[in-house]
Amino acid sequence: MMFGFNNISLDKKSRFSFPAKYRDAFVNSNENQIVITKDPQYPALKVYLGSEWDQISTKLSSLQGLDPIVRNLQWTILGNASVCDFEPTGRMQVLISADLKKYAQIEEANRICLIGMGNKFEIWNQENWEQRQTGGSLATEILDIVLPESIKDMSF
Amino acid sequence: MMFGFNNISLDKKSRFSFPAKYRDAFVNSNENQIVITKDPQYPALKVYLGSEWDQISTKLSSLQGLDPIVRNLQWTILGNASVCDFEPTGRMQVLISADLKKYAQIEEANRICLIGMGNKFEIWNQENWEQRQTGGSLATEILDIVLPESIKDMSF
DNA sequence: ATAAAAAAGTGTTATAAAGTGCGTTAAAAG
DNA sequence: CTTTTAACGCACTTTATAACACTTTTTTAT
Repeated sequence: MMFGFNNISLDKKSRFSFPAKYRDAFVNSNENQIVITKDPQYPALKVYLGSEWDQISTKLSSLQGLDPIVRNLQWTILGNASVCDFEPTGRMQVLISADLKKYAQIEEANRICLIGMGNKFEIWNQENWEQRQTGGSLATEILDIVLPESIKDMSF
Repeated sequence: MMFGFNNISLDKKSRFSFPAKYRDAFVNSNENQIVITKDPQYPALKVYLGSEWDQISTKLSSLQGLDPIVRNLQWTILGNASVCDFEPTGRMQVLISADLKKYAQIEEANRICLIGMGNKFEIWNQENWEQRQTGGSLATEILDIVLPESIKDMSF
């Protein structure tokens, strides 16, 4: 499990390295792939371990795509996934594509926030993250849609 | 179980040691990790034993993140957790990250209040703690929201 | 279609900052 | 007075990052 907040830098080629504190977790779970994709609700990115991604993507792609909510989640999550080879014993470096950078509004900045959420990470532009965290108690936009049963038990 | 009030110091690198009176409790429960994270309601920190944290984090990270209230709690609690290796037979030292210090408003001071709450601790800036104990009000956000069923039975 | 040029991606090294470990001093408790 | 505990200081280790060189891919012009 990987937790915690990290303010880290992107190099000129838009790469970042995972903080060393997560190395054991990666090595123990034998990961050799990392998947970055869009967050379906916010201008942020989701980072999954390869094994976790296999489960999520298998489940999500098997759902009935005629449901527009499901279809949208499939587009966003599956359709933007970037699979990166990953060496847990090495430098643990990962490249963020131009598209994903744009989506998370980290185009010009060279700093990102990497948030460990247990079985996944989120990547945020620093200003967006701070605004969201300090922007009043739990004043967030409400999901004004009713989730289909099929995804109620999934956590992305 | 760990109880009581302690006023203790941070060293130059922002580390503190647990008072010796808690040693037996740590040794007996065989803890080798301590987790510090944000309190979701007040400018204070929560300190969990590793075993306690495993339960809380597993439950919380499995909840449906498309619910914005759940997502916010995940951000606050999971996304700010700092997992520290911990030797109950040694110096029992733990580092507080710059981010957490800032959140609890203990940036410049080198003294903190460590409050034993049974199965967890709280860490407060001294002024905030005193103000709160003497009935003063802190300008913090209140959880004036309706909690989803999924987290009603959780205690953080 | 091919070659040249530009851009994008990969890998290595050096250095400053952050984190860790441990001995010593000062203070408190028995 | 003796023993235990907390605080401080210092040296060492690890980590993050920027700079640089090299390779591969894509674009452009002929």
